[in-house]
Amino acid sequence: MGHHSCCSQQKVRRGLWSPEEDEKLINYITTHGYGCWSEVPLKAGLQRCGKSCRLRWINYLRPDIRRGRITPEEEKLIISLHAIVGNRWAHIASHLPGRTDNEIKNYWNSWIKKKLRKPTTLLQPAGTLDPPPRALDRVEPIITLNNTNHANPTLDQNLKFKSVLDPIAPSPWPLFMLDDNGIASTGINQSTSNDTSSTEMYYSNPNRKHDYEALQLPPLYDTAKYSMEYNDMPSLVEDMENTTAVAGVEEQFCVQNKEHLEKKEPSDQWSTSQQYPTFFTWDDDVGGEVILTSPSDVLTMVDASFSLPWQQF
DNA sequence: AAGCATCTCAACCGCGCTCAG
DNA sequence: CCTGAGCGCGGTTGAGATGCT
Repeated sequence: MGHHSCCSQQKVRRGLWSPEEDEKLINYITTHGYGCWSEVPLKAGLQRCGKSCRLRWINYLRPDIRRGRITPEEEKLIISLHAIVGNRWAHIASHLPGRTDNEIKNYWNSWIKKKLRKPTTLLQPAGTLDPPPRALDRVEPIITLNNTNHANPTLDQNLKFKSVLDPIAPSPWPLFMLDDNGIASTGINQSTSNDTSSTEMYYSNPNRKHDYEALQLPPLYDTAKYSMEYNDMPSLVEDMENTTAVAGVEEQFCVQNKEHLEKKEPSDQWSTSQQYPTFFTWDDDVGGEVILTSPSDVLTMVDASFSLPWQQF
């Protein structure tokens, strides 16, 4: 028992919930609903704070909770979604009916620990049986693309960007550009402070900044750029549809964006899909050009990274 | 069997957002 | 505008379970 910072209740129980408490909470919620969590403890006769009641209900007592182990299909979806949105557990959970953000977070934290103990886990193009060796603890090669020739991007070893390889994403997982608006609005976007070119750098997943920092790897990758006009959209759509489909998410995204693209809608129409993977982004610096990083470009960069000398970053 | 290490998972903490006053 | 309450979220904790030697 003790005071609790978040509520006015004088006596507040903490720790594990007893069956009696569970019963009280279930009885109250099933008959009254939960309009205001701060009122629930008092009305349900519980010496808990409202937040504790909410957590217990959402994570354990609510009737549509899905019990049991995470299935391989669910795991696949979690991994895919995490590669896209990072540690946004609630968002990931919203794609897995009956699973809670807490459960997925716990699952991931166990999962990633295992993965990080196996440093040879690699990014691997779909269908590749023998991925090139790639340890997490070695220095990444520095690669980038010369973006002066958009139609035919070439590797430029003099520039300072590092590999696009994602140190955490499981294979086969291509790296994605994220919608410019979404990243910028969260303030996580990083552009190079001393970079005079129009190239911007992104976290392949901005929400996983901490993961990259923990691994002491740069969270950046370059954009392979070439511009497309609106009348090139059908080929862009085709390109997107030919990409590696991952757990249905990408397919969903493609369908969603195909409509926008076919209508030739401007970028603000696309920002609704900012949490989904995209191979293109909207670059204000070049006057609203569509910038495309195609899957083949990404793979080219990945391949090239292994043929380059290792350099200290 | 015992003791230690590691893992799992429910629960807590605190930050940040929203909204009403 | 400012402020504070309420809520949702992600990070973290720690007790109990499980695995290992």
